[in-house]
Amino acid sequence: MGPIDKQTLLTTNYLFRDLDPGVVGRIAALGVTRGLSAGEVLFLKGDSGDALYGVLSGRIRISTNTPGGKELIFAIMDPGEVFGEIALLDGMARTADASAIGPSKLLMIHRRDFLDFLEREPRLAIHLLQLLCARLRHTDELVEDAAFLALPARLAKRLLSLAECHGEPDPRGVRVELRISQNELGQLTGTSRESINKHLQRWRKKGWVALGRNRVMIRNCEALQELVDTELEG
Amino acid sequence: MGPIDKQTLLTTNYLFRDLDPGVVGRIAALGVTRGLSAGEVLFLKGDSGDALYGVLSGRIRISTNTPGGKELIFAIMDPGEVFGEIALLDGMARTADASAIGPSKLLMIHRRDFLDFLEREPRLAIHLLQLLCARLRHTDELVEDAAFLALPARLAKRLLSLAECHGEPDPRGVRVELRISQNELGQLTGTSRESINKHLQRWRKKGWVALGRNRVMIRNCEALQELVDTELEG
DNA sequence: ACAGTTCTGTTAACCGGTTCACACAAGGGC
DNA sequence: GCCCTTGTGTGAACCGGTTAACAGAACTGT
Repeated sequence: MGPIDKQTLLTTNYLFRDLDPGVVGRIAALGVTRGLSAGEVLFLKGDSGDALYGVLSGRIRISTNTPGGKELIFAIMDPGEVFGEIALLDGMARTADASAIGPSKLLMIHRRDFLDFLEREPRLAIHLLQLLCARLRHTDELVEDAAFLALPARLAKRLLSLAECHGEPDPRGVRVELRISQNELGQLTGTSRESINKHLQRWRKKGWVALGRNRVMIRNCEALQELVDTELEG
Repeated sequence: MGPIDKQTLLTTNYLFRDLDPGVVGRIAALGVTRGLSAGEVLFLKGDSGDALYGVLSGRIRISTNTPGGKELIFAIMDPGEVFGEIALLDGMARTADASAIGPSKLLMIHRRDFLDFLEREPRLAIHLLQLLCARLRHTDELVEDAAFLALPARLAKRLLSLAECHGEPDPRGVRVELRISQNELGQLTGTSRESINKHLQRWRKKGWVALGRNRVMIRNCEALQELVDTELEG
């Protein structure tokens, strides 16, 4: 996913697609771009939500943590994706932290402007309903996975879904390469780095994955998928 | 939560409140009541969602299960609550099963009728956005809890939230009484009945709860709440 | 009243993830 | 180049939940 521009985001993203040309023009005019340096915090859980964001370049980590130091990653937002809609719509506190993984650029639409569009554009409301439904389906699935799947299956599933969104074809032509640390994989699956390492090592010995610093290369998607499937049945 | 009638549901529930009187009248006319006997299945995960439901009397269990026989309860819907909106709105498969816990009556609004209202009533769309936001906040919290809280805290939190929604004041004046089996508590927290029993017994010996068949009486909300709080900090 | 079922209570063995501890490798900044 | 930080690899001890098994209590249907 390379960087995209304002116009591409507005005409490509489901949320804004099919809106009246005039409205898209005004959003383009009102939407401010905002740059973030690597690691910079955009907002924190509990902040009041006064804007909606679209990713133009870089990657944004949506996460939350305990006072005790544990951290959980909800999602990683790529260029073309939109986030921050919950707090924006219901006017309550942000449900998670958002921070830049690398240097990033965002399109920022202020609350008031957005709600203006929302009142006048019934189609925007419909699109938002679809977006929220998709989010809800995804989060429901996370809850299910946490309850039904043991760590190996959960990790395999996560790797496969990361591969779909963030995977880059490996230069040596063997499957997909992910740029992610084992620590972050732990935060994505709600377990410790050490456990992640243990399972990745097993899979490495079977030839299913190859490992490097901040790298996981998936060499056998089918094996991982099967691991997920058998756990759900047995 | 005793039984309520159609009119009460339509004028009380956030989803329908503040709509044009004419619209409410038409919904009341189109909304069909449907009775369910104890244990009867309303829909299953994967079904196509052709209706929205409101609970008039009884209680509906929203749950899902694995082929392997494990079951997870997402929510228990009381009179006055509305469910089934995700599949209705995005036209895709239902995300969970719905079945009656006891004999129940539902208000059923068919997809086509509902989408008609939705197009003509911008306020209904706004209300739906609010509903979906609330659902999303709740599910996000479930994911967090699964990752951050050990079983005792998760169980305590669940008991307290059940007490808020479904609790009946105990006849002997001591706190709240819940009608729920330890098996169901296991399905609500994603653990086994045996583990649930172990912790409930500990709490019983401390005087925090009293137990009976299909009964949990909470005698010390504060202690349970503190258990949740300390786990999040330490 | 009796039989069958559901739910509770309780144990021991097992297993998997956590925690703690440490060695080592790979980059990054100066 | 050299330190310093960040990430990987690995083992031992611990802990908590699961599984399996069983006894008895409480409700249901007939």
